Amino acid sequence: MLGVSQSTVSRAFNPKASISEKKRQMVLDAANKLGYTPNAIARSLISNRSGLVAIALDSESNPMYDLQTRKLANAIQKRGGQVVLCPIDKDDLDLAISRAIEYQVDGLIIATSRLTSRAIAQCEKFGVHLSLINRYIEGVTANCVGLDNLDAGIQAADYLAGKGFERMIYVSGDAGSMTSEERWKGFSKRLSELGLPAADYIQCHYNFESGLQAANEILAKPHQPQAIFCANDILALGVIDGLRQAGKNVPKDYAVMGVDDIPMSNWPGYSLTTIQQPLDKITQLAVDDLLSRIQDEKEASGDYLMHPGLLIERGSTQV
Amino acid sequence: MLGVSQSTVSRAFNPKASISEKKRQMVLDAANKLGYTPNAIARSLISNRSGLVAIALDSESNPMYDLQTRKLANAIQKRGGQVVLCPIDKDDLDLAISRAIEYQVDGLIIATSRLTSRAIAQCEKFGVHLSLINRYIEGVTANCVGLDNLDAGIQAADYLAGKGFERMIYVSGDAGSMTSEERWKGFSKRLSELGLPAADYIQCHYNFESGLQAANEILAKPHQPQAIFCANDILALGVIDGLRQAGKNVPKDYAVMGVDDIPMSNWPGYSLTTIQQPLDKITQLAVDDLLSRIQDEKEASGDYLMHPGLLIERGSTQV
DNA sequence: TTGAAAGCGCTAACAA
DNA sequence: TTGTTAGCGCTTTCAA
Repeated sequence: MLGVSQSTVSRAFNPKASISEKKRQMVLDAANKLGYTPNAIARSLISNRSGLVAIALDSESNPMYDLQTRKLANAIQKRGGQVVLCPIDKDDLDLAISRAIEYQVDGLIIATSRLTSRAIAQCEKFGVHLSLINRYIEGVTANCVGLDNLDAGIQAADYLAGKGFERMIYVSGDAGSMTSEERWKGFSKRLSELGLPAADYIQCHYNFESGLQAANEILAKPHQPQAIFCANDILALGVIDGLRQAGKNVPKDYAVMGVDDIPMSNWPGYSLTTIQQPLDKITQLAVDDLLSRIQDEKEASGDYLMHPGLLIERGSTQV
Repeated sequence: MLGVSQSTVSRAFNPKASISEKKRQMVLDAANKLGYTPNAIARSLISNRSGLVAIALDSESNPMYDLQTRKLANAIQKRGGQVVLCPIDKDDLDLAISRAIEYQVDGLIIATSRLTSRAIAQCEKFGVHLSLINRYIEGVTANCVGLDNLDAGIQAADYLAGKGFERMIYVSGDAGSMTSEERWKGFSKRLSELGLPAADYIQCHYNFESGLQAANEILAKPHQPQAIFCANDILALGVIDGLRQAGKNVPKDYAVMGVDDIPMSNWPGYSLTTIQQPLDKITQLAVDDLLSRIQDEKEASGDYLMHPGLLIERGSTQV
């Protein structure tokens, strides 16, 4: 004790409290010497704001989500928040969310998981602000930000058509995935506008192994496509490896492209043409919006901010 | 209010409190109906234990660490803990740790980052239990668990020698990395025991691009190796792609193997022979040990538990 | 600008 | 088995 009250110490650590600069320095110096750190937990108890932001995480690993989670965590930390991980378990979808609520998280970012509507309702009830990335949930008060998926499909169609391909096939992501459906919608619509034959459609999943299987399905088709548009990159890489296992050559026999631009797409072994997600912009926007909503206790506006992707041409579509 | 005291409610939520089963059910039912959840933040204020476990995370993405983080998060959550992410920023190595300390994290798992010793000292001072994975830090009170790296090097040497290779080269990880040095030590020692010529050594980094470069270095060597042992998989995949870019064939021209067994190593395009880390066992052990130390307020014993890896033979070493 | 005092939601020691 | 009470470390009125 150096003769100041508890309140003075508190004020010294609060940048916008009214305190003399002299006292503040005195307290801060002493704190440094004694190794004192304010207790964020006690603070959130009184201020009714924890500073905690949860990120929902699928149990299955996926390069794109791992990248996204990292970027989100960095952005949140840089803005003064603290990240809590919510690993969504197959067996108990709600557990992680209710745990997070017990810890009074201020916000929840959902980029990946299929959560139950019960869990989402819980969040709304407890005033947890929601931020959705690349997905939309009916009847939920949340802001969304993501890739313009319809546009991505259109870009792919334009690009492949421009390359002179006519017979095309779309390899979808998980059934019911909005991202996959929008990409398909844009792709097929644009092809028909261009007067090209309708693309074939393969129902698939967002992972490498499904891509391998899709390759076999493609090889069994009576009408062989010239170009393959995959709902995302990891799937496209699987398709490429599947085709190569059967002795085919990409791009000579088939042009293949994806969406995302994960690091592996740029590996020379694949050199995958893809539509790059503006990941930095998306995560930045999502975090900015979420944290400012938390700060100002503002309701979500329900906006869906969409950003166009950038087509990156690589070897997988160039003979 | 249904006529019980605050303490009774508290006891209803504490499994080992003395309370009649009837009252507990009554409270739990009412809580369910009203949507009441105990406030974990308030609890940790009094109990002096937050239930929070931090995971230090490098800013650079890496399949192995992403996998590990996911597994750790799941294990921690399953054991009743809550995971906080500590993204270690290049510019401010200590920020994330001091933030975590403000949030009174009970433990910190370091699997990846080069933290400053100041940050580690802070942890010890504030009673944050430490758990190291695949690394050892001089003079730090922590328990470590990881792969037996020396043994991994020995296994690689035995395996490649058994395949009849004589001229070998080792592609290292980051300079100063203990994992890489131990693997090299085991590898080179075993080769000399087997009476084989000493392996060449290339100083490298733990990422794909460095692998690409290493391939060029190898190609420029006057004495061409027959087999290449890489400090980890991501590096090995880079080496393979680098060699193939130069028109070489793996495994015909060069046998390549790595350590880790990341998902990409099993992709048909690479089919990389590798020494698999017992990731499930390692994460399970680390979490069990850490959480039980937190629970019993036990000091770390300083143990380093090592687990042997399992050699997975794939195409990259079989002509 | 400062200090005193109340109280955030909970747990634990004590008494009944 | 229950209720009463004190207090965890902080912020925030309210007075001075």
